[in-house]
Amino acid sequence: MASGRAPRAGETRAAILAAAERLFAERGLSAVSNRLVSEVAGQGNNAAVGYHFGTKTDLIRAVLREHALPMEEIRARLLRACAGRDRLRDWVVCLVRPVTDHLADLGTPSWYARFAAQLMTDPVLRGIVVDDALATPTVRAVRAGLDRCLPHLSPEVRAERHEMVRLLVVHTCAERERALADAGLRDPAWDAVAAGLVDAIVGLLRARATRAAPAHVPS
Amino acid sequence: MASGRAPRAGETRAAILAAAERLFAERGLSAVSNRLVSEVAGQGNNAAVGYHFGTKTDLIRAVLREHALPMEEIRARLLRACAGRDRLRDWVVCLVRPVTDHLADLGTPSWYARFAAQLMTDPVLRGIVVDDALATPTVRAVRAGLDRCLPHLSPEVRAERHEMVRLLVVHTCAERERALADAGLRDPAWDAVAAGLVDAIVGLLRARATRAAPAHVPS
DNA sequence: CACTAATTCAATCGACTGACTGAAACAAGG
DNA sequence: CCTTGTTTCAGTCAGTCGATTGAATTAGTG
Repeated sequence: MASGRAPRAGETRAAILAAAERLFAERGLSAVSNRLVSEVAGQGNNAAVGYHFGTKTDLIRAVLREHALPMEEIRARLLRACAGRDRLRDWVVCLVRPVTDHLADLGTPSWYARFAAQLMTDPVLRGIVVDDALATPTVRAVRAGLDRCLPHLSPEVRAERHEMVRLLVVHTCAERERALADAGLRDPAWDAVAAGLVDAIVGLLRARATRAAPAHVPS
Repeated sequence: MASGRAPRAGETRAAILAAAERLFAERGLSAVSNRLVSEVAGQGNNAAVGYHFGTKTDLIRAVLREHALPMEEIRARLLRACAGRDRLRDWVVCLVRPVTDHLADLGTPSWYARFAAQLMTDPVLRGIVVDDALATPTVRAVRAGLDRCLPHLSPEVRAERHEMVRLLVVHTCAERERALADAGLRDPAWDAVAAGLVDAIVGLLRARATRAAPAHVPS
């Protein structure tokens, strides 16, 4: 059962995942064929992706999962660090740093942020990410801690802002990653990105909600 | 020269644009073929898109342009309304309302927001939108007015926040539009979306920038 | 009515897609 | 050495893609 040879398969799997992630980020999810992924991964065979992962959706899911665990660990660590506290900024850090620190760990260049942004924007593939990555226990815990710091907001506004924060983190990192790749920079400076994001998000969440019905602009 | 028949071509063009916008929003930009667009537009011919618009990129550009002018007009009107003023909120309204009001004008259901979000996220197609829609004179004026209200921010942080705001407006509207379409709601309540966005963005922009180098979290 | 130009249509091109197949190469255990 | 199961490979399949072509249709103009 566990014979044959494990290491070779593992290397091939990893090569395919790396090639897929890069191609997806650079050319777009649906502009990349399984053939191309296999080829770039060094597998002369066009069926390598199919053998190791199955369908294209399965491959995308695998790339996503590859990053889910490291980010989850960072989030859990940060969560322990600010347990019992009630400083809004600490909770925001628990939302931002798992992404930025993980991107920093990946080295330069990275492709995951652009990959994730496309995934979340695609009308059909987005279902993958909401089932898998979103709504993990730790994410739920962070959101709960965040809510405790925002008693002045109604549940509707809170949900609205949570979504804004999610969009902000993912797409800001993706834009930054792309800008870095275009400029060919070696120093990603993800810490600075995280700092800017945390500042902005704290301001966004603290903002007072004027739910006054806005009148149409007179023409 | 101007003979043949204009009205028929105009109707067909409009039908193709409408079908394309809807299909792009619902299924993803690259998951929709020109054939399908022609078919859904009522043109039994698979070459209708090619004849009226050229390549697929040209079609996408045409859909984008279709909405650029109305939004530009709304933005110009709002710009006149807050000329000479220096209230941050007024300038933020100039960024948000062109989108939300235009979406409200489109009626329910609308597809433009989802279309635009995908367009801006795609690694190759995003070049279209930056050339066309972004950086129009009115957008530039709004950004300048906005900057005048944010003297406490460094140029780098200002640029960072501008980009965040852009991402926030587009993707929040797209998410809302999709949620509405999924729920089949009749009342889009774009005014409420605009109010929520303006509140959040004002808070985001007012946030103080702590550019302190964040230490790595101890493991 | 005949002419002209714009528009629609049907058919086709080479290229590529995802998915599948059976055989070859491979590395272990017996 | 030989068997066993895993992995890689080359080849193929029907289907779809963007794009092009030339003929049929349409509607104004002279």
